[in-house]
Amino acid sequence: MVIEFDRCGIQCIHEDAVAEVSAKMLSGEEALALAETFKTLADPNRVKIICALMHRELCVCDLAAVIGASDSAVSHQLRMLRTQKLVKFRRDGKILYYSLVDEHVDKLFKQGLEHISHSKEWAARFLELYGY
Amino acid sequence: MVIEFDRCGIQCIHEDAVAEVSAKMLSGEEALALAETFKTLADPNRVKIICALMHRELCVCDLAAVIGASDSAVSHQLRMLRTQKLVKFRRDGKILYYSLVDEHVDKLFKQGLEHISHSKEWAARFLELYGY
DNA sequence: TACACGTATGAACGGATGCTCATATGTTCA
DNA sequence: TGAACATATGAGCATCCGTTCATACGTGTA
Repeated sequence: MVIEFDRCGIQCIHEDAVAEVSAKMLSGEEALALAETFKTLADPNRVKIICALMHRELCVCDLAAVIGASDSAVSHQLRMLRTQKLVKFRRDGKILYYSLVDEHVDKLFKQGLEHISHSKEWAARFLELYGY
Repeated sequence: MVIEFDRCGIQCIHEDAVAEVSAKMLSGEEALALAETFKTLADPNRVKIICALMHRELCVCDLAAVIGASDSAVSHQLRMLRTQKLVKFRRDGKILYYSLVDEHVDKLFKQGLEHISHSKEWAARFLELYGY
């Protein structure tokens, strides 16, 4: 029987740097949760939904009309946005009106635009338009 | 031959709302670009890489040691981060030192944490630790 | 109570994503 | 120049994602 040792051998060059940074690192679970948050905005249709809801609350089929997708597709995306607590809704009869949970979503969206504005001029224009 | 008409039939309830919001909406291409930016942070290992680089510049194998992934996996992820202009590098001999492009990446990361901090207390602690 | 309508949900399918493994590139040093 | 090393890259594969389609749910109205 062969005992495999030296298998933990993660090679690094600067042990001190690795130790220093490791001490302040996110745990796997924490990194996953943060990644989930960004993943929520990592789809063009969800980006459009957030963008639309930054202006005013909208019902599902209006959202579908605005972003050019099927009601069903929008409903699926809204579930994800709800799960990640980016949007909330109120019911009025059989219609559900969706809106952004709070201003942090707005900020997150704009911070993304801010990054893009370094390479795309339309992003800078948008930020002005949206009041940044 | 059948002419399909009424196929543009996007049903909406509030025409005025749809018209108003549509006028301020991101184009498909713009939404895609923004989604790409968020997608860059939508993976736990990339989140960890950014987190690590917020403290100091690191070479590939040190990054691999810190986040607990293979050199190859980290190199693949760094390519994506480079392409999206979140990280840059300098060469010192055969070693490449990676670092964040600017403070916007830092802000984007923290804005994500800010959102999570509503439901997870560790996120709030992290923000304090990182000076927010 | 039955139907219409707005929305939600599950299955299923095609495409995207992230890993590993093998290999290539570029730099240092003997 | 050639070996050693740090990193990059491409192929292949398993998993994940976002859509459509069919169907279910819940509310108002006849």
